[in-house]
Amino acid sequence: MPHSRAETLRFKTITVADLAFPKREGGYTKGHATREQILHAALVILIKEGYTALSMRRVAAACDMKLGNLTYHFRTREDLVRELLDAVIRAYEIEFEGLAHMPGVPPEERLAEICGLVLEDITTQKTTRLFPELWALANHDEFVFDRVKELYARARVPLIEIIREMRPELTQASIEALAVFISASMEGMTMFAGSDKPFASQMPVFESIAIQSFIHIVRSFEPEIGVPDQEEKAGAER
Amino acid sequence: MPHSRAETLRFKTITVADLAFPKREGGYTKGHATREQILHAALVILIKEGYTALSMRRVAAACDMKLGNLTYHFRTREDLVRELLDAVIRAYEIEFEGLAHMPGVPPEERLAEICGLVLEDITTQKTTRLFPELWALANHDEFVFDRVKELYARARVPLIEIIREMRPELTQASIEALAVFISASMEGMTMFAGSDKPFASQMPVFESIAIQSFIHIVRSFEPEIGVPDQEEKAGAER
DNA sequence: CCAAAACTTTGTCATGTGTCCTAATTATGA
DNA sequence: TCATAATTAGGACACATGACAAAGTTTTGG
Repeated sequence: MPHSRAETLRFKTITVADLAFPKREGGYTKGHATREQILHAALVILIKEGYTALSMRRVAAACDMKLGNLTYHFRTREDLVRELLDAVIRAYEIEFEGLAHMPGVPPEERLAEICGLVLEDITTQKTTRLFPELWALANHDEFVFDRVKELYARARVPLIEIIREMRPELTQASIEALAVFISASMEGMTMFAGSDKPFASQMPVFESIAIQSFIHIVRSFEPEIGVPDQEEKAGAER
Repeated sequence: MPHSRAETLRFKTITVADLAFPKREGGYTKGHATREQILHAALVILIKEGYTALSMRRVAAACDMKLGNLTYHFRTREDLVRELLDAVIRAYEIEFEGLAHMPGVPPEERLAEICGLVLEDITTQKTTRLFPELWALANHDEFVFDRVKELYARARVPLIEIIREMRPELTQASIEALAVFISASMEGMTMFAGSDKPFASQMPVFESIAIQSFIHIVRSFEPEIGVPDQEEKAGAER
């Protein structure tokens, strides 16, 4: 069960469940199992070989089943891809739900904890390989775009809570901007310190830098004075 | 000439040249022009429609030429993709060369300037759409992996110079780690404030946050005690 | 001007792809 | 149990793809 680990995450390693399957009505239990087998095989192919290799025949072969059977469970490739991405994104969302509340722990510590968990997850091969595919797909596929947007919105919830606790006087817009910046900073580590990336071994250093940096910017950030939504900055040289 | 813009970038908006074509021996001038036309059309397709749409026939059609002619200039699709990615990455590298030196300007200001330029470039559709494709491809293609690694190594050069000037007592490993973190933080903005992304309109706020945050972390960073700061150069292996 | 080299067209080939259809086989519940 | 629904297999279709070959056409340099 994907939830079971969430309660024990304090200062511990968690592993995001691979897939969160939506409830299904009807059909035999065997059919459900086959669907899960298909989606799992598809995820492995996506991670190990990339989106281009994710063909119906390739998935069917990985499941040791005939193509006709695969198309029975997923009539089109688009159906398969959508359900796969939805299931894998949902699994991440479920993890973030368990991240929200840590009562009694000071906000700085909770921020550090979240950073540690996110950055550690980024070092896994699954996350390192899956998210760039999602980002690329989101540029040309509205479904993926919306789904990824929703995922990150949920990922910001605990960050926003923490930031608001640290800086209750800030506007919601400023708090959100800080949360987006922190989230983006961590995501950016994927290409540099993710699995098999050039600086993978130094993720602990980056984690230390990130936590120091994030705590300070949250504590010290002051929104620009003057017109709230204009580009022009004080820098004279621009 | 792709070089011509590099000299005028001081405190100004720059536009990364689309492609930097390698020198070629032999052939007629028409052949060279055709090659450039092909690569440019391929880039547009990659950006507008994604890597999957980048087929030989699609490129040929966009160039108003027959498939056989395309395969004359690029015998295989892999040749075409490699040369395309190499040319587009080289164009970014050329821009970073011009970024290195700004004598007489304090390092904080130079850091702010670089952040401004990088983040502005990220808001362009070309960069927003191209880089996620590169990141995804790098996970399964060693050529792209190495080429992207090289690009970011060059992008770090001016950052490393600035950080060393601000913190000359830090080890090379610490300086590099800070540079990687800053670079990663900015790259991560692609998915949130890039072209057509949910927070695109707020890039100026993120820029302000980023500059404040980066300057502070460079000024205040202290390597972890107990873990001796490694003398070896960072990030060597795959 | 004119051969030779470079370029372009035209057509073909084998292969991989997504989708659909029909017939067998299996599992379920009344 | 056994009729029915769910699942699997097998085959076929139309189409897109990358690669190639063999002709034409254009450009260039001597």
